[in-house]
Amino acid sequence: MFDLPTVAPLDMEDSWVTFQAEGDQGQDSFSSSVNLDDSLTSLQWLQEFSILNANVGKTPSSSGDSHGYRHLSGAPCSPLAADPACLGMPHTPGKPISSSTSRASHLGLQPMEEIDYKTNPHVKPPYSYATLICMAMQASKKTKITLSAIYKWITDNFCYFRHADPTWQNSIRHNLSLNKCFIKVPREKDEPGKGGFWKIDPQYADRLMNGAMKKRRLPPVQIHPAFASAQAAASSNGNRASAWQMSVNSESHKLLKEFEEITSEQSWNALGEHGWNAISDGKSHKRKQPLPKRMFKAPRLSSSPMLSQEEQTELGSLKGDFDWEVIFDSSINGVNFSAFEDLEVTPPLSPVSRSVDLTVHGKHIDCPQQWYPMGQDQAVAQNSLDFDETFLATSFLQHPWEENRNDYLSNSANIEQLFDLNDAFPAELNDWPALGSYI
DNA sequence: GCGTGTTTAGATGTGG
DNA sequence: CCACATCTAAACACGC
Repeated sequence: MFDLPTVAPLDMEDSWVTFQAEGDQGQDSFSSSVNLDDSLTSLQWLQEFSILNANVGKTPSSSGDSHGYRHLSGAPCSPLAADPACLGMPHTPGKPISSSTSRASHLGLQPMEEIDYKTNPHVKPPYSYATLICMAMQASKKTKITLSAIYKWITDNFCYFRHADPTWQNSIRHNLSLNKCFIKVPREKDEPGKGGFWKIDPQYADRLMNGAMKKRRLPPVQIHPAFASAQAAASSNGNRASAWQMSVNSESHKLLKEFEEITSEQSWNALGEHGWNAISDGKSHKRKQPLPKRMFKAPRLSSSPMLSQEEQTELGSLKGDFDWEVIFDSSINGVNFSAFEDLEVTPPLSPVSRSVDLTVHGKHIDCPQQWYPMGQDQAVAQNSLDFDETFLATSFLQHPWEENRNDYLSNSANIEQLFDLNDAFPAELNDWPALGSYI
């Protein structure tokens, strides 16, 4: 579904996040199984999911990733510190980065290379703004988030935006205002600071989880023009692979893109106007990724003087980055998954793991039966859990976040690594469309 | 002045 | 070609 940004928190060098597919030996818990093409819909990725928190070697990107396992990003604490552009240094060819393989072969890109969006200022993340906003919201671990915090998270986790023309912020605001899935929460009168807060409308969050899409847009990659020429030169010199770290884990990409698709502005709007079918019918559209007209106009710093102390605190929590674990937590804690009954469940394309080896923080979690689609006759209305407080809502935004956990992995797994399922999937799943404009 | 928020208009890429 | 999704740009208002 998605391209996963390297949003690893600060001290994760010792942590490894891996996925394990247990093969198809497990119980046939999935009544009708799942279409791999509907990763999120089916949540098959959940089944594939296993987080191993082990103190494995600190060597970033050790070649040990040959199994598709990947260490967490070795990103420095300060994104800026890791920012080659900020340092006036060229992007280090061959620099170890976090993800793994790819569908980049379509572009003649070398597999096993990848884009570290957190440190790579050259490539625009293939996520819609809505997706970025959602990610920021999720990472905030709060039910609401300020605009500046959204900016902050994005710039912290996507190097591209630190150097891009700040007009992207306009787009963010535009998206917040226009996208129905985002709700403005006015600031209390006694609350200092500018502007209000934003949150995801649980109604849409519900539907997000209820109906995933059948198709997903392809993830074009946009390259900063300022780097394009250099890249082109590198490519022509046969140095393409090293100069352009361009590998995207196929499955993780699918997952993230799927998420992106559901959170897409138009999809949400369609939902609001036409109900869930709008998404179910979902047409797939590829998002254009026009090249920015300007570049380096106004690099943004991570800290905004506009932020109140509270906001700074909030931003501090954003360091936790994208946290998918809460989704699993919520699931485990009894979130009614019958919502997924609405999903169109189709046979899997491959017999990959039916049993789930879900290990988080070193503890193994048996995927509860209710994770799987329930009986077909379960009325949606019967999902008495007030689907305004749905799976996504609760886990994604309103989950009682564990604030004081020390281990970063629990709080902020690098989603790029979280979804590194590459080797767990058949080859054709890695056969992703072209990443988009590659110069 | 600046950040925030809303709104409008247009461009662009893709699928049907 | 058209509809759609997404992005970009800009104008404007508001409040601190």
